Amino acid sequence: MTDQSAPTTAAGGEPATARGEQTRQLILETAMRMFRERGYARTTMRAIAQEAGVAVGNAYYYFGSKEHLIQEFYLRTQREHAAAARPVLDRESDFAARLSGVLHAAIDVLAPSHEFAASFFKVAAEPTSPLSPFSAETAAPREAAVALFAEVLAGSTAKVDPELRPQLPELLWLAYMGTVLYWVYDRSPGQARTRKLIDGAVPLIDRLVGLSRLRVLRPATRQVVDLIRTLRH
Amino acid sequence: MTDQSAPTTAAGGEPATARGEQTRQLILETAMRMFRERGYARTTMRAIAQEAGVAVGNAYYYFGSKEHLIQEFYLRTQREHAAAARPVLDRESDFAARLSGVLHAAIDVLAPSHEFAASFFKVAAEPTSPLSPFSAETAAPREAAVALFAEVLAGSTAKVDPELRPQLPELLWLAYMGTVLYWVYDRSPGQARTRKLIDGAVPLIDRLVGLSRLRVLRPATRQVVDLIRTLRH
DNA sequence: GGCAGAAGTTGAACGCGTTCAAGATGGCCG
DNA sequence: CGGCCATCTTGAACGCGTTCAACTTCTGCC
Repeated sequence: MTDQSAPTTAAGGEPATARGEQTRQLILETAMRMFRERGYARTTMRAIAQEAGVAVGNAYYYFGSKEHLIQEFYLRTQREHAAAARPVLDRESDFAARLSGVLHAAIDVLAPSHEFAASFFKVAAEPTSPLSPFSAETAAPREAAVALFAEVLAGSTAKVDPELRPQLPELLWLAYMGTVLYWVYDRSPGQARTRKLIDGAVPLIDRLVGLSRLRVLRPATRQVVDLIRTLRH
Repeated sequence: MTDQSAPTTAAGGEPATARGEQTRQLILETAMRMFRERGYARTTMRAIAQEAGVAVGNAYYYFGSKEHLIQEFYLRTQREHAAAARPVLDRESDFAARLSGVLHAAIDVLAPSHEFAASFFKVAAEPTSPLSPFSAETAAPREAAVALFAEVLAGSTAKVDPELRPQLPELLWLAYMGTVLYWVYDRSPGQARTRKLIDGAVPLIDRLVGLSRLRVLRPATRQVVDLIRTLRH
């Protein structure tokens, strides 16, 4: 009874006609605007539908759930982030400057959605949710983000332990996730604390990465690399 | 209109009579059992009330929301964890052994609730939620947990950089939070990966803590300490 | 043009967490 | 004993996310 390879029309899939695409976009824009204005929890599906001038069920034709509307936010943010990071990556060659630029760019992009992102985060945090940053469904944006950090490293003049180097992009992505986590919880005005976290953590990461080749630290470096390998299967 | 210092009777507060206490316990036991049996999402408040033989509203008299029932789970787990860690703390004096023992004890205690803990985690993750591990309402169990890691350090023979030492318990607690985070997402049978994470990370932490006094690492150590101080205000 | 079927659309209905006005209980004091 | 009041209990009702059978619109084909 379960549709295993069903050629289902939509609900997560893309619309097949121009009309569908238009409706989908309309609902999406309306939802995003309302999320930003009133927050996620206080924006009801009924309100979104009414504002967009469609029936409630129609929204569910294009988006499997209210949470799936957030998925779209996730994708957009990722694209915006990559774009915002571009100038820095084209200009700088110093590892710390590149990393700092990319992290600050992320917060720049996220800034207008801080309040809304909090509720969004709750949803993403559930491991069983398809929106989890570690889930299969979010693989595309996640890999794009990891690629961004691979570029941070590749375009830099940093000298890195050769064993650590291939693992570093994912570690940097993890640090990025940590930064976002901190940002979500950051209640300071303008999320100034997060800026301080970045400014403090980047030189530290920079130094540790540089030290990773040191004789005394090689065992520790190797330990880190082995641990990552073990956990990845 | 808002009750700012209201001497409200309950809904988060303690019952005032023996009868109340009894009802509260009954609801709590029923809820915990059902959460473990069916999971959080599929256990409805109506079902809890019916099983406990009370009205729905009665449950809300003692617990502000379905989420508040989880708060209780949080408290119990913390108590169990402290108890489970006791033997190790009384026996071992080696830092790595103590840390490993305390972390494994935590997973031991959490193990039976893995599925349920996932949904619980979703709730705890929301920054605005009173159940967030960083919120004021959870200060008591959090401080108890930090105290546990202070004891891990205090009772050990580890030599630590004197500047780092006072910050270390909270850092260890953070590592513990990270471990729990990993555990929540861990889908491997019996959460074996989390065990590997602990077994891999503990020697690493042990080594880094030991190295923190080294000449070459002092600047990095100081950087870490400064960063923590900055972020704490 | 007509028609089959895919694509898109509708809104009433379901079960959920939560609220609250109303009622029941029980201990304390005159 | 009688009445008062804090405490406790009730369950109908509300708004929410979500579902789905029925309906309409559009496209390709003869």
